Amino acid sequence: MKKRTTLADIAKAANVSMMTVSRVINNKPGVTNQTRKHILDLIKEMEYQPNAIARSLVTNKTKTIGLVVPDITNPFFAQIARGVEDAAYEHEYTILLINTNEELEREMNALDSLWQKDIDGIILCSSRLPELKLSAQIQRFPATVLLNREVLEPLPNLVSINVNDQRGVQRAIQHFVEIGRKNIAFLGGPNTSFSSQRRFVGYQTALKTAQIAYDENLVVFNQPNTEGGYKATSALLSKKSTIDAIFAFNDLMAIGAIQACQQAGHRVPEEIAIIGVDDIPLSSIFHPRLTTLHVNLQQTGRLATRTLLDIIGNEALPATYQIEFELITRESA
Amino acid sequence: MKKRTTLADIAKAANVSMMTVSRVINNKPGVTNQTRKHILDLIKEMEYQPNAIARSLVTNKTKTIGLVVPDITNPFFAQIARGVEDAAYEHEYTILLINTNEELEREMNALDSLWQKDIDGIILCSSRLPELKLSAQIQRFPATVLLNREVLEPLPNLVSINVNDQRGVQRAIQHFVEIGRKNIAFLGGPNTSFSSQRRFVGYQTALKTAQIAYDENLVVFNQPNTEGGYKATSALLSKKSTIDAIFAFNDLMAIGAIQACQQAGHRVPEEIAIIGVDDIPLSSIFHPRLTTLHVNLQQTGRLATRTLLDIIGNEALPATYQIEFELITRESA
DNA sequence: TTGTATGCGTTATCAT
DNA sequence: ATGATAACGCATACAA
Repeated sequence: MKKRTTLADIAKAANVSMMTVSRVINNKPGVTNQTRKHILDLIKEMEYQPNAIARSLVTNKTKTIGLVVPDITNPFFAQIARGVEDAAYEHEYTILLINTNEELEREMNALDSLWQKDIDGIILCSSRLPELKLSAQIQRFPATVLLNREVLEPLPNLVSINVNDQRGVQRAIQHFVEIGRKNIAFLGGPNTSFSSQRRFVGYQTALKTAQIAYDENLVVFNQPNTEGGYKATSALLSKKSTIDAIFAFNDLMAIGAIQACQQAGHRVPEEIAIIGVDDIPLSSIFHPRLTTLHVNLQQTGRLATRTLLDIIGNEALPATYQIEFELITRESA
Repeated sequence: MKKRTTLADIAKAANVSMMTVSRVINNKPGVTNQTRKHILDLIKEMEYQPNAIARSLVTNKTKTIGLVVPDITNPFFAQIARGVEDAAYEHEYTILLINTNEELEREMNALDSLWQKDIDGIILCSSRLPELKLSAQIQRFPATVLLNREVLEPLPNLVSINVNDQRGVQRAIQHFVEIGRKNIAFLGGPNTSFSSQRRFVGYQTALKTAQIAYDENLVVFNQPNTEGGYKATSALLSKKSTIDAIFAFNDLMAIGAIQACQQAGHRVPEEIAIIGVDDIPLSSIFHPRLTTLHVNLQQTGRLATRTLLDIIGNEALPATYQIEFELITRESA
């Protein structure tokens, strides 16, 4: 590992001052084409690449944004991360990725370490921080985009992007109603999850709209995976045999629900229709193919970084965006 | 966004020099407990956190490592990334994540931008770079771990970690033989993939060991997804009706293969046994549950960063590690 | 135990 | 059009 070539090296080799080299590198005027070309040649020849650290120290910009997610292993966040990074790459920004594992302490540490690294902004996904701490953190950073989490008071330099859970669920329930279902169960996820809470509200609202009475016996919460879906549905089926539709918190739960139904001798969708959320790859492979609520996560990730860059460039208003679900109708409902 | 508190601010407030503050921050001796406590209090009070950029400029260490993957959306790399980040977090390192999308230019750009940011080391996954460029790149960085890719000449500051594809496949084929299968087909992935190549070699070797003649009509390559598996298997079945076992490049192809078999009227595993690779979540849900080659990816990711940190700390030898697959026997074989 | 001077590699500012 | 100097925030080396 040889020593880095520096601005000074180039300047010496070209018999000019560091400043003219700097001007060339940053495409700034004030240098003749002749010397510019000469310097450019030397830069190639000596394989010079600017030291971003030194540059950041003086410009106060790092061309780096922090991406904080609960778990990159979750396809939901992986998709978002991909979109975030793609857009960042196009603007020559780079991503610092941190998993919080849904632990408060780790999230705080993440934010601290990002702050120390002087990043230009953060994209914070599904933050579990209490309102006060969250808004305090946000105010430390030059720019932040909140994904899947809102904050009560509007803050400058903040925009939050949320998937419209309520409307999504309402669309699903409406679909159930349209195909003649009346006893619609709700399989909720972890109650620490804001999405789960919002979807529950959407469920209740949609029932009201459809003039169907709310029955708490039709609501169960469990883990957001196939096992949770299976257990929840089994429990449901044992106390309520009239169920003809199930809305599940996500596709994995929906698949667990299907398995539970089939095992209990109910055909899907003929006797019990089922709708999930996420449109994971599996949902178009599994049989019966899953009807599900879909949102283009990668595109959402792109939107997040574009928005963040807008904030950084002072071209954004404090706001909150709502992304709409699309109902993908396949076989299960 | 208020201005950052700096070392100088604390020094002034404490009526000491910046150095004693610096000593306190870095837990270095040479300061009385009294003044240390006083300074510590001020640091808390004024919410001082060191500026990592400035620190890096002088120490030449960034406490940051670069993680380059083809696509974080691929669960394979997501798992690895999680392990990498977890271990990094434990050592107070931070991860710069870059996707290459399997494009050479993007991989080169990734490496350049990481180099400019002066990171302490890189973990490079499934690099597509030609030998020469790759080894040139590696020599620029203080430390590098190669995942799923080898380089011919050993380099100082480099260790590569590979999953032992050959041995894994051999184990799978051996299993087929043990359950009495003789006409074993091979479903390969993209031929740009080193793993696919190595698995093909493993397949041929295993056949030789089992004294089964190699038949090129039993080998097909296709895309590494369900569709590819389906197409490849359909093609296979139409020209070879005696097939009684299929080894697939990955679980998705294996699932496509199962669907093709069933559609052609062959029962799995009774008539055709199938083994995949990766042990994706789906493989234990799909019916018949998939027999597959498994490796703990998250643990592998952890190993990668631990190894990288060893190299950085000059406590590692140039080497290549081989991680062994484990055959998870479920229903499909 | 504490402090001073210097430098890391770059850009900003003000000269020439 | 080009250059000299200071500054970014910190740590290293050496003094006191």
